[in-house]
Amino acid sequence: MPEIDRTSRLYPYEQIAAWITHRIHNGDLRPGMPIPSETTLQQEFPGTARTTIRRAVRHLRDLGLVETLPRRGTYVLPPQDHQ
Amino acid sequence: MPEIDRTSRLYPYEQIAAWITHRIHNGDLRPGMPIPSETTLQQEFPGTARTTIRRAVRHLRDLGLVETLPRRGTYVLPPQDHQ
DNA sequence: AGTAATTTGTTCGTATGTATC
DNA sequence: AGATACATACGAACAAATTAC
Repeated sequence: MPEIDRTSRLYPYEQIAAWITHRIHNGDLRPGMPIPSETTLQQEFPGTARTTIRRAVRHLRDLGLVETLPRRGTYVLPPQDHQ
Repeated sequence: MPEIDRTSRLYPYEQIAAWITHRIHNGDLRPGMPIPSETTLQQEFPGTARTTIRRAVRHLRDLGLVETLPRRGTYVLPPQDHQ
């Protein structure tokens, strides 16, 4: 449900990251596939700034869920068994 | 007159809140418009801390005069007829 | 080959949230 | 009450590489 809950204690970037994570675990976004572009995500979450979208993607990157190829896109990584 | 009266029995935050309230009732600040930012207010009332400004704004919020959109700004609400 | 569209990179300015001293 | 620091958020502008046609 792409809609930011402004009353949540979760930051918008956290909500966006959670949404993408959900789609990955869902199988909607599979390893090797690109996630939606920043512009697209911004449209999916009206009222958000691109800087916030980028913050969310950075978070996913930090979690090791995705990989960003400069100026090409951000792609879903294979599941990592982190012991 | 943005100048804190240190001899007044009114707390600085009350004086600041009163000043903003005055500007709202004045029509200087109208519904839907953002009130001056915390930084601006801090400059308008030299010698005050941001925490004090925030306390004043919180007071206005409690009174139902303004609404704060987290990390976006504080806006004047339409007049409320409180019976 | 060449141009336009797309996508990420970078930076600036302004605003509030939270914490510490 | 004041001072300082850092984080998140929105908006905007521009740069650079890639892709599409």
